[in-house]
Amino acid sequence: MKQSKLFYKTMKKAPKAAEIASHKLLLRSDFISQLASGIYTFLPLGYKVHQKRESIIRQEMDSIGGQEIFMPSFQPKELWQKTGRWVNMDPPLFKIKDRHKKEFALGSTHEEVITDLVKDRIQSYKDLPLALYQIQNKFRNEMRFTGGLLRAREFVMKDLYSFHTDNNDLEKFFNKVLKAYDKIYNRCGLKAVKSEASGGVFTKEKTYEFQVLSEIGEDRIIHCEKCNWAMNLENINKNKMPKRCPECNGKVVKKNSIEVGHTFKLGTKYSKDLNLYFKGKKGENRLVLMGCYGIGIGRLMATVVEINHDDKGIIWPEEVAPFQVHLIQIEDNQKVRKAAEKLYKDLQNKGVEVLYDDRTDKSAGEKFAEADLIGIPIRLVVSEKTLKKNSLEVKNRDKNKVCLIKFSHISQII
RNA sequence: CGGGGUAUAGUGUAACGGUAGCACGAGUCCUUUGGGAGGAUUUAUUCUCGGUUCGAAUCCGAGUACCCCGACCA
Repeated sequence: MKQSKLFYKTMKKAPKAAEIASHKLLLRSDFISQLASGIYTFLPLGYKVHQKRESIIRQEMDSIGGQEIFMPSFQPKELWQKTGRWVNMDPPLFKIKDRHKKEFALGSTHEEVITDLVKDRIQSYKDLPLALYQIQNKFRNEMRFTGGLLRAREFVMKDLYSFHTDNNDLEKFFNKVLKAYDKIYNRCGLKAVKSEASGGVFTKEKTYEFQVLSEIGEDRIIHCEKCNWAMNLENINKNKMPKRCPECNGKVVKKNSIEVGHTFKLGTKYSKDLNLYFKGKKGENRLVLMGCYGIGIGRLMATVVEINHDDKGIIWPEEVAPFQVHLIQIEDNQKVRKAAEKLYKDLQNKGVEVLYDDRTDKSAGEKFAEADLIGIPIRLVVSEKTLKKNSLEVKNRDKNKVCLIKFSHISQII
């Protein structure tokens, strides 16, 4: 992508409405744009990052046997009444009416819809286990929206649902999901801790949240620094606050954290309410056991920025950067332009994602400042200076060191 | 939903009740090109509606939007 053509406009100062670092930086670098409180557009840079994240999540979901589907956001009231959540989940359920005054929920989550969907298709134990997921917009009618992408009204979420014959099988798959989630967060450049939590309006069973430690987090957990055990503070009644880790007896500390994922063993709650049965080996009717597993992708993006930035801008982890390489051309003359263009094409031919700053009306300082703000992991500079040594300059966004390398050696670092 | 705050150009900000200004951005031209460079020039329905006043960005009232705290919250 040539930067002269890229649809974006950076800002030196963030709009005063933004308070936390991730919100400020994502606005300044023009990855996102706010339409209303809790509602955002993803611009080309932001959407590229979003798609990278989606792709990581798809890969990991597919690798544990998930099949992708796409369910509607409009969901009939009757379905929600069957599980009691038309009332229990308000807030954060959005409720709307069509012109015939028929009421709908705007999907906050999809247990109702998916249970209804699989009911006709899961008939015997031979149809199980089953895992379906989707990546889709969710709507939350919460009291308040804060922190930019951290808590939005409309946001994209990956939700996975699993169906099982028995608890054993559910447990087995549940653990697979936990491992897949670990991989997802690692690939996004985050250290997420698994934290025991309560299921809220979803289930009474113990659930696991994935929490990323951060000062600006709205959640409070106690965390063992030795073995990484953690538990959400809302789960603990005050008198029983543990002083030592129940797993390894290490010291525990209270921390703020951002919830970047949640996994639930739903058991038979929804299969019971919505009559999801299967025939066992002896022909008997049995309730399907379910699990559900969510990751908010917008929040994930904000969290990555929250954890990976400095005073100059974002520092994208490799796998979720909008581009792999930022190629910058300084000084507009034939020689420099030709060399940079050639390098740009060579890299593209090798399958490298390059943002090429080909602009001729911007000073070097402005280009560098913008590159730091956007935060692409590898920066390459071609200028008169480097060409004299038949070289180009390489710098990693997260390091201060710059080094010159010969054009012929470029493949060694990419 | 309770409490608090803010609203002036794309962004950030000034202006006692008396000419809407500055910086950055953006446009045009020139000069520049290794850390948001310099010069010239252009760039506004002061959130909306109503009130007070000779005169309102400024005071008053209502509304709206946004932000923060609380409650809420996969």
